[in-house]
Amino acid sequence: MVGQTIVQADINRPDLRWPFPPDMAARLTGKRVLSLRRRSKYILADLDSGKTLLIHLGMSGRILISGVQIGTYTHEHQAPQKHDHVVFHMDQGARITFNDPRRFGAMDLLDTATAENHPLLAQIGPEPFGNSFNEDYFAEALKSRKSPIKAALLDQHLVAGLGNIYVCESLFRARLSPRRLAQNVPAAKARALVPIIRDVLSEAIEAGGSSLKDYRQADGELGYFQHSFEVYGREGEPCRAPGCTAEIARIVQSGRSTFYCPHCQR
DNA sequence: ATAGGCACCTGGTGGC
DNA sequence: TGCCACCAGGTGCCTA
Repeated sequence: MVGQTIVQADINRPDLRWPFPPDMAARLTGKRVLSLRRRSKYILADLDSGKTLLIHLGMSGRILISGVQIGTYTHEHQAPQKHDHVVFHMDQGARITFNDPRRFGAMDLLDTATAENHPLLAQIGPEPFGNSFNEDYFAEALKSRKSPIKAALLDQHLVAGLGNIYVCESLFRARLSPRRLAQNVPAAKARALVPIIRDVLSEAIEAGGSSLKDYRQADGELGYFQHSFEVYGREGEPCRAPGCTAEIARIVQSGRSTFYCPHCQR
């Protein structure tokens, strides 16, 4: 998208999680994409109009790119699919299709200059790969938290970008029980979580993400990190920690499934 | 300020 | 085959 101009924007319904901003199609048409960036799980496309297009994929959202050649492979345009809610037609023939069955995703237009102050972005914590997410910060942040460590890691105010899968996997690697209150996590363990979280995310990115159901990378390839799951989705299966004979358990915490080894994770 | 529960929505799966 | 319950990658909002 970068450097290309949106020549047509098809908005096929009035909303996703929230109504689209007024006249979104008209405000996107003819605008060039200056840069693509990301904050937490929000995709941000800066336009030459001084506006920034914000996109969130929610649980089931995906963006498919067609009409482009990547390496030797040409991604052909596909027939429209159910739940293709927004389609951008780019000036060099590419098509960007936003498809989202559950419609928990979102799109909005922000002023680029103050995008970080937008209510959806302003309260988000440090990026996990940023310098401000470090051992001292994290140990201090957990100290005052009375929620289970599972909920604390999912809380985007504390650290950005961790979802249910990567929280479960991080806690397993740290050998920490998801039920333990954050403030009762020993400082050494809190500090150890920082590089563990970075490792889990790095490895997942390297593997192209986690393909549950039919998640795909932007080039259509499946992600492979799900084969590296140690606990997520493995209820009743044997713990993979060396020497451990326990089974992975599933519990529900704040309405979400938590997978963990009750023997290894204390 | 913080924590927990609910809501939003569609689709897939498994049991009867 | 149909019906129903339950589950799913996220996060804003309300209540206590």
